[in-house]
Amino acid sequence: MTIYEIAEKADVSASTVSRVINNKSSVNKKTRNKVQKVLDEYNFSLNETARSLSTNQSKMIGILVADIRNSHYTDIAYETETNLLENGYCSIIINAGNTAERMRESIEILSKRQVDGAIIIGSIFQNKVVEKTLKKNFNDRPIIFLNGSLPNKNVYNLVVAEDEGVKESVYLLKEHGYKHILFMSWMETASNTLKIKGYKEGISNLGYTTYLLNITEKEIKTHNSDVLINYLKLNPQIDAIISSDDLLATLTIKCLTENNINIPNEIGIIGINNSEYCYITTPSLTSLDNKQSELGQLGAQSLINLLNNKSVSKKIQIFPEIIERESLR
Amino acid sequence: MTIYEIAEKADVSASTVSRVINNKSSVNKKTRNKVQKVLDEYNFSLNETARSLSTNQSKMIGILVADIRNSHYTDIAYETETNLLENGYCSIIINAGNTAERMRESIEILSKRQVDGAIIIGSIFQNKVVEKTLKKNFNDRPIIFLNGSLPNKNVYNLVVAEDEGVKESVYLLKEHGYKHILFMSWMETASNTLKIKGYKEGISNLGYTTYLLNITEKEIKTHNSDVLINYLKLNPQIDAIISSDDLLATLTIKCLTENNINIPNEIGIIGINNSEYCYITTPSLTSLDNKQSELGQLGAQSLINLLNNKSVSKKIQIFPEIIERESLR
DNA sequence: TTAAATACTGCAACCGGTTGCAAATTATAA
DNA sequence: TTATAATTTGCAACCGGTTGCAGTATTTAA
Repeated sequence: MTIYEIAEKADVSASTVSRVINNKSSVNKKTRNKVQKVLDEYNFSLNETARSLSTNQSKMIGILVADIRNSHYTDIAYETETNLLENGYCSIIINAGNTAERMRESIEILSKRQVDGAIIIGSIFQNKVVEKTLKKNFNDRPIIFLNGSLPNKNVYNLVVAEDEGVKESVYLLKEHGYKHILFMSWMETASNTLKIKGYKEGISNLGYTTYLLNITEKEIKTHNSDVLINYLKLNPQIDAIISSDDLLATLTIKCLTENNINIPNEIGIIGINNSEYCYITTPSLTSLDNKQSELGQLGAQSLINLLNNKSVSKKIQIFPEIIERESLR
Repeated sequence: MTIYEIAEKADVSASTVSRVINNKSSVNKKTRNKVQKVLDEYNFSLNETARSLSTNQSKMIGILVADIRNSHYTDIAYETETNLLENGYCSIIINAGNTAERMRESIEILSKRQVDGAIIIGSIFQNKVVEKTLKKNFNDRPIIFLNGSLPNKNVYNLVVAEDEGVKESVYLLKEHGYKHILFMSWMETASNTLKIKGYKEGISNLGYTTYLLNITEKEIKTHNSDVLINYLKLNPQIDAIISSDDLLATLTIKCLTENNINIPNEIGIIGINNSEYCYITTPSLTSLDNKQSELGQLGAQSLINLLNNKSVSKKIQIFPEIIERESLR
């Protein structure tokens, strides 16, 4: 069923049908009713592809996610998707994988699909290939980069100041009487680098000693706890751990508990992300809330503003908040 | 940049350019090279919207997800999306929310976007509104329903026999010497009903007694453990628990541990989903692997077969597998 | 009652591709 | 060398909408 068929049944031109559908310009009330009746009768559903081609606006937004199986990203994607939908934009969520090749491909797909704009989620996209591909394929459409930053002229960077959050965590540990704070991580992402930066600044400001431990992805996947225990044996003065994410913190708690190290008395723990993991551990986990929902929402809102030619700052920063639970004494 | 501009630069007609791009019919080698050179030079990117309109094939698939924040669904969505992409189909993932209204709206969006087919994930979509809306908007395009079933003529139902899995779990508990098995759940979904069915059958086949406990969503969100402890006080003979999902099992372990009930000696526990939660508990969690990746993969493959006019069975069933860990004695 | 202004409506071009058909070119066979 | 077949290529219509412009109908003002 096309507007032409509707037009025929309603005995008007296709233009008029189009005007009725879009509530555009002046259509006589009688005509409008007549057309609307036919529209309703046939349960007309407009072909958005044709409209896109004609208006040169797809009303689709591409969302590039590093890994949709990772709730850290999907929490953000959920917020953006919901917000965009409320504003009449439909989302194409693409799982861009980890390889540069796959990222390039994903961006090209979005470009060919004529999306009106894009939201990129995850610091993993902060690289030359993405930068170049965007320049080639997306030079005129707005892009929001969540939790990362790219210098392209049409990319708007929206980041959570994770470094500040970690710094605050260090200060909080001091307030709770901890003195030897280990920062433990397992992913070498830009986000992690930022966290380490905040950690180092905080430690340095307090005149404390830095302790950094990096677990390999393999070790965490096999839940190998020797690395941590050995490290603690070598550095028995350590009395607090900041883990780069809640999953790692959860595994750390499991490891310490099994080795009869008391949390929070012997060692205090802070996770990052304030995820569901925080509730299921004993003791429950103090964690840095990264404000992911806010980030997603703000991202969607910024993109909509750009699409409506409102001005948006090229760089926006929001700040995490520490949610205290039982893992600190 | 359009094929017309390319055509002009290459001094051929747009038809020829189109033929080169699509590797279609006979194009002279010389001409092909000439066109390809211009294509490359200008880094031509084809407008898929125009192609969709013209070919009446969008090469897009709609994926309807009940909640993209829930890893149970995104694991499946990830598999389907990856598989579809490998076959040249791009996915529109829509988070369809919980309300019937939102589901209707989502289906209509997909229909208007002219997707070639759809994949529906989650038993929550197993309702009259969805059934009707699909009939109205999707009557001619194939739909794969994962973990649910709808009688529409173009809907292909692919389900995991969760009832069989739970039944097997009951049998396994018996083998491990457990006799009084509680089934605990907190969501009233069709999937849960199926699990309970399997539980009851298993229990009945063994001549055991059924113990069912339903926690409200509010209770689980607030991590209220009184309900379980009280239930166990009233039924002290209970020596095993099957939880409707791993999160609930994890919370159960936390609750029992805090109340000094030994797992697996006093009470054995089986979770469902074989998720990441299984590793982080002490003891680690025996869980029913729902074969979500297989489901997602099979779903994508079936849809592709349908789109290529190959025959696909209207109903396919796959079976879970129990992964044993430390939570059984 | 008539001229000018305003409200409606339709024509036709356009968005950027694809494709059947026919024309033009080249290759093959007689 | 010519008739015929096969290969290449372009024309023009089509996919299903939108929209500027012009023409017609209806008001409003004079």
